[in-house]
This record gives sequence, structure tokens and C-alpha cells, in this order.
Amino acid sequence: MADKITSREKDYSEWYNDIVKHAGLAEHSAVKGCMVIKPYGYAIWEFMQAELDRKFKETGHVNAYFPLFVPKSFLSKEAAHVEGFAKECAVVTHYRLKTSDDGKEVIVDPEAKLEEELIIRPTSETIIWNTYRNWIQSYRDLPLLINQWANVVRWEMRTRLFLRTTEFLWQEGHTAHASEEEALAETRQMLEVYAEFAEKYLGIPVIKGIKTANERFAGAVETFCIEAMMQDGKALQAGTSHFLGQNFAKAFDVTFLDKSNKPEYVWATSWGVSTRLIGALIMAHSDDDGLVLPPKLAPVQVVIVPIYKRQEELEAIGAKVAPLVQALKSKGIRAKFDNDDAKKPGWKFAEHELKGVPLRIAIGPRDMENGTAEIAFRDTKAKQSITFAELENEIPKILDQIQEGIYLKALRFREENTHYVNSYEEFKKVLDEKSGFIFAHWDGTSETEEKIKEETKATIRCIPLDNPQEDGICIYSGKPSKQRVIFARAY
RNA sequence: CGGGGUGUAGCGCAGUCCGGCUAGCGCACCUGGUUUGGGACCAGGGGGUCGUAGGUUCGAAUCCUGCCACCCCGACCA
Repeated sequence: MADKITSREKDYSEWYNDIVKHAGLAEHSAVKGCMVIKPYGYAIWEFMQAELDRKFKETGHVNAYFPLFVPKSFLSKEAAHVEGFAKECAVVTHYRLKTSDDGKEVIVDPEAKLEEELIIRPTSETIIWNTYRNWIQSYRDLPLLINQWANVVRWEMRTRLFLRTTEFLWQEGHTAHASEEEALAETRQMLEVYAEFAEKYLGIPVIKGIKTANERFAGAVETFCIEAMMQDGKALQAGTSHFLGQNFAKAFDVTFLDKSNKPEYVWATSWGVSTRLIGALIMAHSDDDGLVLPPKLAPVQVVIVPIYKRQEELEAIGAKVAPLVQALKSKGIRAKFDNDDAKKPGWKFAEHELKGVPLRIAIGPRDMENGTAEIAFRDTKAKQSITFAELENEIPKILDQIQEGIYLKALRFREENTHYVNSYEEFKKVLDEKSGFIFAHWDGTSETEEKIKEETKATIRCIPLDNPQEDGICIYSGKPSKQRVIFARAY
């Protein structure tokens, strides 16, 4: 195995970068903080999109598209919202370029200054609520259940491929409801959609919870989230669903007439997941040999590598394999016969491991004689011989088994790295020596959360839903507490 | 924005300290041959404004100044 990939133990960040680069997922672009998502990485995003889009439609949502640009004045209409995003907005000030007087370069035409600057959306609540005002008049117009697939820009100081880039791709759902109960139900429903997607597709176990005031979305009344654990024990927020109350309805004057002909402000939600999920996928499952993909999101699920000496042998293997590939494709399985004559088997093995292909099948002269094949599992590295005739029926089962195995491995990892502590000393010790999720009592104040963050870099990731209630004392302040919350260092 | 590091062929690097012939190596690529059950081998070949702009010098990848980009560690955040 060529040492293309830095080991996780040696340098976790480098390992992550190596995976992204060598598996061909993305690369840095000529624009600071922005990435080029390469075809292999984008294919994974497309599988995510397809499944999420299906789930959104199934729950009654429709897609629409709103502008990239937001008038500056819109952003300032909701106080908490503007405060949350003001520091990271890209601003368009001019609409024309011209050639400089010496003819050597292109400059901004000072004559072409915009009357009102345009913000490149960091999220679309404002432009959408400004639009919804015109769409909503009566309770009969509700609920309004819209999603959009879009790019957004947040001018972060420090970026990391997929995890935090200046521009990223996401979906943002924005819904309007006639009652608080209904909006809350929608918020919870979409959280469930995300959680199920994370566990069934990404193979990543997540904890559903509520954010504390410090971590809440700017402009939300309540932020729900799914939190995942990465292999270095750090937490990653994998999706959020916000109950916005009537904050944006009031800011943009969105009212409806209820059944008794009384004007009421609309209740709102918004929810989103982004290309960050690709980063989660990498950090949850991959190993020192490369990417490990759950079958449901793998662009190639099964690769068949022929082993041969002479051209006739390759042709014979090709002829044997073609009906299998066809049969698998008709079952919806993404199978590939890697008959590239320029690469040797060993090279192909390494390459497909690097790219995370879940299942590899090798067929050589011995197999041709015996009517067998060698199957190799990417996730466990296990290899075994199987009769060729069984492949067609076994492969779908094996892929399901791999999908499940990846999830269970991640779940076991999370359980092994979840700790319960009862004192601040113990808290700091566990955080430094073991990392992971720490369940501890907290007095419920922002001040305490702030202090702990300053001193340890750990934040409250969430208060789990259906959290068991138990009396205890806050590890920091010693004040009484009714429940434990999850602390962790986070991405 | 602070601290540290890097920028030389598609990729990975040496050369830079101490300026000097035609800028080198591995991988990849092209041609031919031998190979093929875990990143094959031999022979021949193509590919470079040495990040960029300026300066010093007879002469700059090498010295000086500015700028740009990226990586790692912080602060900010999804």
C-alpha cells in the first residue's frame, strides 16, 4: 500500500485532507475558501439530494427557487438574525466593470454603484418571507411547504473542505403555518427526516436534541439538531430544524385571516442540511486506506476486477461477467466491470479501496476453472470465496449487510466514547484524555456554558430529546440541575 | 486577523543556506516489448514563464522588497 494517506493517528486533519484529495472528492479552487466539488464527490451529493428530495416530497413539500441576492435592508429586519449573520456576509456594491485607462486591466466602474447594496444570501429567510407576504392571505393558503436547493455564502475566517467553506451547497426548507402547534410539528417532523436519513443512508448514528440559547439559529425560537460523533471524538452538527415562531412573520408583516376573519401572524419553520454531510461521511467511517462509503451513497457499489495473463482470458472473464453486471444493474445495483488493461489488479485493488467502493469481486483463471469468485469487503477488509452462481442473489444481501455493519460500527464507537461525569475535574480529564460526548449536569445558564467553553473549548451540543430527568448539580456552578446535557468539542 | 509552514512538470519532492554550465528525481503520461491472484519490469520519448511583480548582479529557482495562494494551530462560525 503506497503511503498516500496520512494515518489518523499521526495527524487527523491531514488524514481528512488526504482522503478528500486522493479519493477525488474535491479540491481547493482559485478562490479563497471555496472548493471545486469533483465528479466523484458530486455524485455522492447527488445521491443525498435524490433521497432527501424524495423524503421532502413524500412529506408534502415542493421545490422552488429564490434569488441569490438579498437587498441589504431585508437582512436588518429581524434583529437577532442580522446580528447572527452580519459578520459573514459578502456584499455586492457594483454592477459593471470596465477596462482601465491604460487598457491593461479590468476595474470596477465607479459609475456603476448600486443604489442599495445586495447581500449574497447566507441563508434565505429574509427574501423568502418578504415573498411569502404576498402569497399568504388566508388560512386557506396555509400551510406553505417549500424547499429550495441552493448555494449560500458565509464568509468564514477559516475553512475546511466540505466542513466549512465560504460557498456551500445545501437545501433549505421554509414553511408557513396557521398555528404554533403545526409549525412545531413540522420542525419535529423534518428533524425526524434528517435523523432517519443520517442513520439509514449515511450510516451515521445521530442524537436528536435541542440547542441551547448560545447555539441557537439567529432568529429562531428553538433550534433542533442532529449531532454525530466523528472518529476523533469531536461532535459534528449534521442537520438543523428551526422553529421560528412568529419572528419572521412580524419582521416581514406576514399575516393571514383565520376562520373567524381575524388577522394573525404566520408561524414559521426552516430546516437544512448541506454538503457538510460529505465531510461527516468521511470522518465517521473512513480508515487509513481511504474512503469507506455506505453502499446507499456509493457511486460504484460493486466493482469486478479481472485477473488474467492473456487477452483471451480477459475476454473470457468479460463474457462470464457481462450477464452478472446486467442482472445487478436491473436490480438497481451500481456495478462496474473494471476491464482497464493499462492497470494491474493490485493497483486496482488499492484504487477502489481509496475510493471506498463497498464490495470488490476478483475473478481470475482459478476462479474460472472452479466457478468461483473472491469477494472483498471494504469496511472490514474481509475476503472470502463464493461460487459465481450465488453472486447475483448474494450481492444485494451483502450490500445491505455492509450498510448495516458500517452503521453498527459507528454506533459502537459512539457508545464507547460517551461518558458520564459528575465533577468539573472529571469533565476536564475525560475531555482531554478520551474526548467524545460527555453527559453532565448543567445549571441551564448561558454564563456557565460560556465559561466552560472558554476554559475547555467544549460546548453543549444539545439537550437530547426525551432526555431522562434526574436531579443533580451543575458540574461548574454547583447549582441544582434536572438533567444532563451533552458536552463535546465540535467542528 | 495573529503564530508556524509551503509554493520548482499532472502529482509528490530535491536543489535555495553558500548565485554559475543545458534545472533534476520518483510517480503519472506516450511508443515498443515482456508481464498480470495486493500499487510490475526493461528500453526509448514528451512535458518547466521555478507562485507573482519589481529590485540587486556579468549572471537569480537561489539574495532583497512587495503581493498572491494554500496547509497546520488559534480567535469566529454550520
